[in-house]
Amino acid sequence: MPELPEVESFRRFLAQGRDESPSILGKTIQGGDLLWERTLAAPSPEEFLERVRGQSVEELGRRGKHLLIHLSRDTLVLHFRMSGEVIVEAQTEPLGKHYRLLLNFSDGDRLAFNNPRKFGRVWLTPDPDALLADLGPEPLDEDFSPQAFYAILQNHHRQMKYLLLDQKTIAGLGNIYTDEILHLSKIHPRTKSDALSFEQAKLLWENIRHVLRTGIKNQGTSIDWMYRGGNYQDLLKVYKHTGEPCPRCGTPIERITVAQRGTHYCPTCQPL
DNA sequence: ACGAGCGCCTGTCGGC
DNA sequence: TGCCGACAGGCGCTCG
Repeated sequence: MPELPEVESFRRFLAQGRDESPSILGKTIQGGDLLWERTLAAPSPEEFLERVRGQSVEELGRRGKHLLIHLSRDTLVLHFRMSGEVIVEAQTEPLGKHYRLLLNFSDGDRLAFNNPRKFGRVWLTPDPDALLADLGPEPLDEDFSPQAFYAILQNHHRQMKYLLLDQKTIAGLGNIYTDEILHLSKIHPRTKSDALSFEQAKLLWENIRHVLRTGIKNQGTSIDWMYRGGNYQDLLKVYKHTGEPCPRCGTPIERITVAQRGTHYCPTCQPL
């Protein structure tokens, strides 16, 4: 599930708290529970539990779809892949069915990594920049310019859907937002990247930022049971709207497969 | 360089 | 009601 807007929402929940859940800033980790071993990418479970103990939460960050929990000495890097969220609650609460990793704080609260499909991964590392070095530019950064984006498009001869989903090209976009961005930009998902003009690239650049910012404002997208709390699903124009009229021209939205992913687009607004 | 196929997992939904 | 296949927000790997 979580793409950039959902992960950014998680970051803000952890930093600011929400509803009954408090902020985790300043809390000290007393211990951890690894409930699904493969969740921990590095280091070993023994080293992880030993090293994480006694560290406190200093800052919360995000890079692409990765949630960064900066501790006293190390950084916890969380990636959810296809499902999940983080939950802050008292340690006396019953364990959720899909909890994979728990961090128990000294004040009695805990942070749970909830990840139904078990694809998610967690790293504990002193050097998160090295871990995330292969990621492409952060789309909402100030130094991500239309010129830089156009240069990326010109440097490849790839179908646009592939390129936008590739985290090495640009970080944070997933299947939902990519479909919405391409529809808004009137670009067919199979359009080759180097066929776009600078004007098209600039429009696409604007729409990437607009869609992501609107997603964040709405605390992300909640399509099914995996994550509740977002509202962007009400603003989707093509994703999961197969057969419904395009809000711009009325043509039924079509679903095809591109990059092994369900891809929704308007055959009239987004000609190849 | 590019893209197809597959594995990893749990769950929902629709058709029969 | 139950069974079965298709599908789901991601990504690393192999192979052509």
